[in-house]
Amino acid sequence: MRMKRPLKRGAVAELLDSNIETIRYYETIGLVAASARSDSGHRLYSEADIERLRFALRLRQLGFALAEVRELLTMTEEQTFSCKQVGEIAEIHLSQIHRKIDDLRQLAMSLEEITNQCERTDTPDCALVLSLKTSSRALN
Amino acid sequence: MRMKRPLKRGAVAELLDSNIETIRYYETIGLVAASARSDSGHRLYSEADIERLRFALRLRQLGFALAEVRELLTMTEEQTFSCKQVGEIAEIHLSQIHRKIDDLRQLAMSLEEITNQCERTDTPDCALVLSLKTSSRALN
DNA sequence: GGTACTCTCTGTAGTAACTACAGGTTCAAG
DNA sequence: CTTGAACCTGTAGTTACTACAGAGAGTACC
Repeated sequence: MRMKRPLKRGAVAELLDSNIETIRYYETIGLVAASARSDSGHRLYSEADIERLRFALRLRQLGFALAEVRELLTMTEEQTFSCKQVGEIAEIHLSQIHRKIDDLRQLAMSLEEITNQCERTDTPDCALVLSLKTSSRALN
Repeated sequence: MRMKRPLKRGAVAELLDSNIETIRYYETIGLVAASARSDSGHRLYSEADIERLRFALRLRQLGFALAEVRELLTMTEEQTFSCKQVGEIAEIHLSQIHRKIDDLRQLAMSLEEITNQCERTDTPDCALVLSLKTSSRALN
């Protein structure tokens, strides 16, 4: 099993379909750093580095906050976690997503109701606008 | 119809159930300002000011960006809008909300699938973690 | 070897929409 | 008159990047 030679930042970004600046950002906040540099200072990412990055980016895709990503990275790398712990973090996150969905659905309903009052005329007497003003008044 | 006397920032915040700092923020970005100040410099909000604020806050509640709020405020106050224009802004926004809901649903599904693999043991051999690493690998 | 073009380096500033704090007036109640 | 709450200003912090400027590497081609 031979060693692949390390990639530079641009290649990693392309491989992981992420932004080149994001990768540097993760380094500055101490999340994932390149484990080596070339003589001239270019970052060199080993396969392990890339795995770490991939894991982090995947968690971000799943909507985890960077603080959670950091926690999960530490836990999985130090092996200081139980399955239960990780499961709980994931479930809390999942319930937050469900709540967000519910909120947005409420929002969509309100907005649909209001939007339906608009008859798309060319005049400035819009029932939609009126409704926004009165419905807001009703709220307070 | 008598004039109510103007409210100060704290009273307005309470009335509109918003944060006192948000109100000042809206002033600094030129969205809604108090139309008067007391001799000692305290902001005084007339009923018109409060209406404007209420409208803005309501739009924010509905998820409009501040740039859109600004636009809608100008349009409705200068009466330089057609019902059609406003309706279109609202509908674009609505479709964005629907897209966000869809995205979150996708996310929830992915995460549920992964979370279900976790058996909540006390050991660090978590199928969830493994799945996160492999599923991320599969993506690239 | 030279030249041109791309890549990478660093530091820093900008984004959205607030929120929080510090250090100093002013107001209102008792 | 005192005391505590509310208000003033300016500024920094939040999240998760993204963008830019100016300078130094790397590389492809002649």
